[in-house]
Amino acid sequence: MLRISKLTDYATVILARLAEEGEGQHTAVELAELTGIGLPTASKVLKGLQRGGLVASTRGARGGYTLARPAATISAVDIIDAVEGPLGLTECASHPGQCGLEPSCRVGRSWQRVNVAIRRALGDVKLTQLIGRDPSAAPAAELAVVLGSRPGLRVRT
Amino acid sequence: MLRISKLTDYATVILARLAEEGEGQHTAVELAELTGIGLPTASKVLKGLQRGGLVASTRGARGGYTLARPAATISAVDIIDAVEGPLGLTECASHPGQCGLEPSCRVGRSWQRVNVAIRRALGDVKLTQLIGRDPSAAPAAELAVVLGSRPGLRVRT
DNA sequence: GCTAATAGGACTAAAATGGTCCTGAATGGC
DNA sequence: GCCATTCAGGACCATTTTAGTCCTATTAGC
Repeated sequence: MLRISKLTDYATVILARLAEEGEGQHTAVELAELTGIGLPTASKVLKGLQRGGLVASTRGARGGYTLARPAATISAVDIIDAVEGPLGLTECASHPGQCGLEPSCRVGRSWQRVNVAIRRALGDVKLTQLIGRDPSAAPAAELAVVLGSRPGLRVRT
Repeated sequence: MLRISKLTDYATVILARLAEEGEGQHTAVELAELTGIGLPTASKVLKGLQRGGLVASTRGARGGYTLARPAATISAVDIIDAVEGPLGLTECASHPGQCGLEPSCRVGRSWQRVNVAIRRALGDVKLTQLIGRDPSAAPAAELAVVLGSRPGLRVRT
């Protein structure tokens, strides 16, 4: 269910690496080697991230990529949107009017609300948490808050 | 991002309809007409729901489908799992060991936690809420609780 | 036994995805 | 000024997934 694409997963891995390596330019070749992702693929992902504004690039000799902003301000939604485009849970969420069922459909609105809620939740998951470096919260604990365990429930680990 | 399949969407529409029509047998033909979904497709979806245990079926003359349990106990995750199978957000979440990056990958675990959290959240969204019939809470309000708006935030409608 | 209905699965067409490659443009060093 | 390096953009293809259709078997009622 609800799978993110492999490309998005790669993007996360690459961003995590960039975050860990810190400032300075990192070339596609370097990142591909560090992460084990094939160079053409890594390159493609990086281009997408650049267009999405998550990494900054400089061309030419001694060029490369850097995080465009602090890791703490990059969220899971940002990554997904950058690589996959801002799609919705259902077709009618992103392209209203395409689905012939809409007039009589009662559940579309609800899915859209779920969609918004999930986006919000994923927006609260930052890159720092994904790499386990968040000073303020362990990922599990944070998610429990963000994604709404009711009091008494625990996130399974 | 994070799109559910069309089939899953259809499943929700059909289940919603079954919930609204109430007890008694409803044939695939009837449901297809009520929802506007093509008969072969509706039929396929219903078979999936039957295997997934969400609807009960009786064959033969005067047979048909009914909800297998009360609408309030059927959640969004149940529907997704029944139609799409219990996949995870990432490949390594559902099939550990397949991805060559795993040894050096730091983000897999985190995605899996996100995955669990989303599943939990979707598990709290019931069919009754999807069709706007929940006596205890309006969908938006409920989702705000379930999916974790922090105090002061509002779910956009 | 006939008819109405689901069960299961094969099959096809279309779309999305993943991955590769090529060409062009910018930058820095010599 | 030239060349090596590195990103930008997009074309392209193979594979997989998805959506949708159809056929045959099975079950239940009359």
